[in-house]
Amino acid sequence: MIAVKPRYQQLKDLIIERISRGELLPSDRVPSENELVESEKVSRMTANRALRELNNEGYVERVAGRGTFVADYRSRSHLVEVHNIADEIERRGHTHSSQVVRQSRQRARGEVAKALHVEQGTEVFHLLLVHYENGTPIQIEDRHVLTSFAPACLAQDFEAVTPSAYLTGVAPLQEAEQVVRASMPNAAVRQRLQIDASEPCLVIIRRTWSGGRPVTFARLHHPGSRYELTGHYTPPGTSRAASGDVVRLEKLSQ
Amino acid sequence: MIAVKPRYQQLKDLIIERISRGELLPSDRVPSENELVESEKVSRMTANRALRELNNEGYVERVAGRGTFVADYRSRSHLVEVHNIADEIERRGHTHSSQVVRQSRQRARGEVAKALHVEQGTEVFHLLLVHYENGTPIQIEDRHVLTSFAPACLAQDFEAVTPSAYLTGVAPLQEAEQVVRASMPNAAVRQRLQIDASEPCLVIIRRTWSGGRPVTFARLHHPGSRYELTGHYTPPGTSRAASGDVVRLEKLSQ
DNA sequence: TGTACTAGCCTGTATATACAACTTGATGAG
DNA sequence: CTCATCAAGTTGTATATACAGGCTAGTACA
Repeated sequence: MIAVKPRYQQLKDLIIERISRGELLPSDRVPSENELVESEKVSRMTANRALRELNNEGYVERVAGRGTFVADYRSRSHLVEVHNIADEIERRGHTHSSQVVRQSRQRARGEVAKALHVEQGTEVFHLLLVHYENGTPIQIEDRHVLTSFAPACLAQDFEAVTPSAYLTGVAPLQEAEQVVRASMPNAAVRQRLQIDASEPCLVIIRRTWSGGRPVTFARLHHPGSRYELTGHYTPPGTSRAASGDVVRLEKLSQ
Repeated sequence: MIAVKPRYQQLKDLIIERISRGELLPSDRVPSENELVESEKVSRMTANRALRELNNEGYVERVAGRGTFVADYRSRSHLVEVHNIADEIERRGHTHSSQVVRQSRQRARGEVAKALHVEQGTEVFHLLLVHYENGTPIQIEDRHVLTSFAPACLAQDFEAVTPSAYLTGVAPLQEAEQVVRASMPNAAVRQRLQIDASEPCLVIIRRTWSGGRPVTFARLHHPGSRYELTGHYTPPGTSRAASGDVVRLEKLSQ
């Protein structure tokens, strides 16, 4: 890997760098092609390629006649598949509410320390909240956040703004890893989700990276009867737009 | 949408068209940039852009010095997230086996007819098989396939080649929709998966499109204690390769 | 004051050209 | 026969140039 990177890639890296260090914020104007030609001593075509690819990858938005602008974290969020439960619920036309059960500092132990790449005993934030859809519990969010990533975490009102929305606002989340499981909940979880002992949970365990290191680790418990994960995959490059074609699946008999 | 498409997009469409009608098969050679310059009367740079973008989108693979080749469906499969359970198991270094429970024609009713966009009572193939990892049941595959899509479906030995592998070989699967649920299985499922009455299942319901219409509809049941879905999301353009960094998550106490 | 227009910037596309690096097959020397 | 070399084709990158079309601000005109 001694090989020198191509010029257009250097330009892309330069701009991604500025975005992730917060120097360029969403909707900020990115240097235009001609400005890059001047400042970086490249031809307009290579500046064009750099910006065009950043556009395809969701980092920036381009408007002919106006310029190139840093994309909203929100519009990029599908890349990292960070679902904000409040958005999901509102998209269904329902009302979201949440209740903070715990919001404290805590020493990271075992699995949490390992997941966040910190020493055992390091202080991290611990959030525990329950999300409701039309008043019915739909998710328990058990989240640990790196103290250095979001120092203002304790002062935040997470019943007004979900942790997910708050964290994507602090800095762009660049990478995510998730595991989905079906398992039987313990009594505490059952009580908070108001489900009986025969109902399983859909559990999502998610780690999210920012600036090259894991910054948050979340366990999300959902009642199996009231929540499902859906996904629709279209290969890029096909302007299919068959979304209207999607059939709403019924409850399964099985 | 009266606007004429740009030239490079026309080239891309042309090649995608040839691939999806089976005229160009995986590992076949795609016309080189210079050949496109001749046959399509474009400059090399626009031919280059078309092929480069098809490469980024996973349709073709390019090798400097050799040429451009149609990508394997397999290497494109991550796009549609069509997981082949046999591949998954072998990647873990375990041995996969499967047992065909049913392989028949059937009249599509209710949910199946609706999911496949066919009239009630239309004949479709029905496959029911159990997949084993090192001899332990790990998945029940309950799949319906459009008769017209894979006419040779009944003659196939699905204990040798999984339905998923067979179907991606028949034609490229271009779009997929999936729903993931946690639910308690009925007695028949429990017996086939060799689990007791207290264990939930991770259920995946998946529809896959080819040539613009749904061609197969599958219900996949997994024992909650022996199967989990994992995903890792990296925004494109970042050559991060932090995969080695991934921590193996332990069993959850909760 | 208000409106129409235009200059200037921006992106989007297309072409011609050039050179580097890689692969393959043919050619020729030993 | 074997090995080295080379030529031709391929992708990858970079530049200079050109024109079309969108957007905006400022200017000129009524």
